[in-house]
Amino acid sequence: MFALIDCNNFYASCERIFRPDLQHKPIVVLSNNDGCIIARSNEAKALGLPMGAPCYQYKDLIEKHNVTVFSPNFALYGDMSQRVMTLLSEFSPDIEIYSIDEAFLKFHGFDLFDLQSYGEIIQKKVKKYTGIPISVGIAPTKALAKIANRIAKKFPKQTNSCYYIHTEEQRIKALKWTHIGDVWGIGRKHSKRLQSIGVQNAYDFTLLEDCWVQKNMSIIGLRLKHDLQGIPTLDLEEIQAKKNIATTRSFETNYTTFDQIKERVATFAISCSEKLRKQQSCCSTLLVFIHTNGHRIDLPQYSKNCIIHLPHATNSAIEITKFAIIALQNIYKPGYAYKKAGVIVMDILPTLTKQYNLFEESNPKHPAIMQAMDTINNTYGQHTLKLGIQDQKKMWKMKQEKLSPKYTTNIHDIITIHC
DNA sequence: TCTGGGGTCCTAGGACCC
DNA sequence: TCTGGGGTCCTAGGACCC
Repeated sequence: MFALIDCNNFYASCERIFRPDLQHKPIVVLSNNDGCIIARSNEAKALGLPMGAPCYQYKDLIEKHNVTVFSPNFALYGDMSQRVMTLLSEFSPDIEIYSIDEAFLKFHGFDLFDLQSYGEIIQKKVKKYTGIPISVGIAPTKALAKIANRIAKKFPKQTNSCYYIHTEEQRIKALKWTHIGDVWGIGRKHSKRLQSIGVQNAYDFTLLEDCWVQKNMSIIGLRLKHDLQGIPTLDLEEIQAKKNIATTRSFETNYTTFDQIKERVATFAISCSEKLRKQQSCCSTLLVFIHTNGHRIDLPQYSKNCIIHLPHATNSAIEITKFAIIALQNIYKPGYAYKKAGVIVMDILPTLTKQYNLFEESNPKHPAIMQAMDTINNTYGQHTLKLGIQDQKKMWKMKQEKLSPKYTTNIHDIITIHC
């Protein structure tokens, strides 16, 4: 049996833990630069605030219903996620952390357990220890556990936030209840296509011919079909080193000068190098892109990227930044109002198996410098030690008007209780 | 005025090798 | 009239996830 544990309205729930005055009140969390709505409490969903909608378009609705708005606080969400995952890992030795707010557990050898009550215990413990409400779905396969989880989330009272699919009748009923577009792995395109041939729900999908599914939805679709039929096809997956790493941001305002963008690109490159070192990898290729604001059709548009193959694999902030700036020089054109830039590092390989170049050697001092930088920044906080090319005066900032304190990761932000 | 930021996998077709 | 047989690698595009 597999369980899928999913935190309810995760970012919104994280914010509310430290604001008990907001219980049962509508709250939303925005994306970077306070752009779009990316998380909503149930009350906010009920008001009709859509996922992904630009916040300014719903200003009136937000004010009218006194919706509390938060800028994203990823330090808080990341830390809360770790706490939840640590608790979950106590319930099974086999865990796959699927995303910041979801994890699969595998129950192998749990034959004597009453998994319904076990799931309810998980739910209660996570709620009690972290304050985060979760839903638990348990079923013989991962795809079915996803569906069970939806049911638990939809009917928290009837299910005690835990739904367990263990009979054939339950499986079929659950599949018939699940609209085809809500199935894990079926996106917009496939959903539309399937509906056009009369597939309305997940059960209809499992009745299709294998060869049709494989031909039209590739092997991925076929695996999903089998998993939904109750044949375990998808197993827990190991945490793997990332194959691509990106740092990209929109700017708060339009940037026009090369130097403004150069500082941003350098900072993004350094961020990529930090992520590489964290997973003990090097990259051999990098991509830099810049573009203007695609929503402003009244302004001249420009969008370009540049890919550079590095002379040798590296994770040195100094080297990656150097090449990122060269890439930017290749694509920057004056006269445009730039809104976004990004750095993506690719062709990633483990530092230990790095292949050296016979003629072009990397600077032997860099690994030690990077290690020193990482140690200092991990101890005294991000951006304590920067490269000279980065913004020293903190001129650059993201729009974050509604940022909550870093309650759990910064000692100065620790919660105060008035007795 | 304002519109996010990450990731993964699969397939077909072209270019190339012997 | 007829024109072999077996591979690999790379890329772009399409689909999906949170």
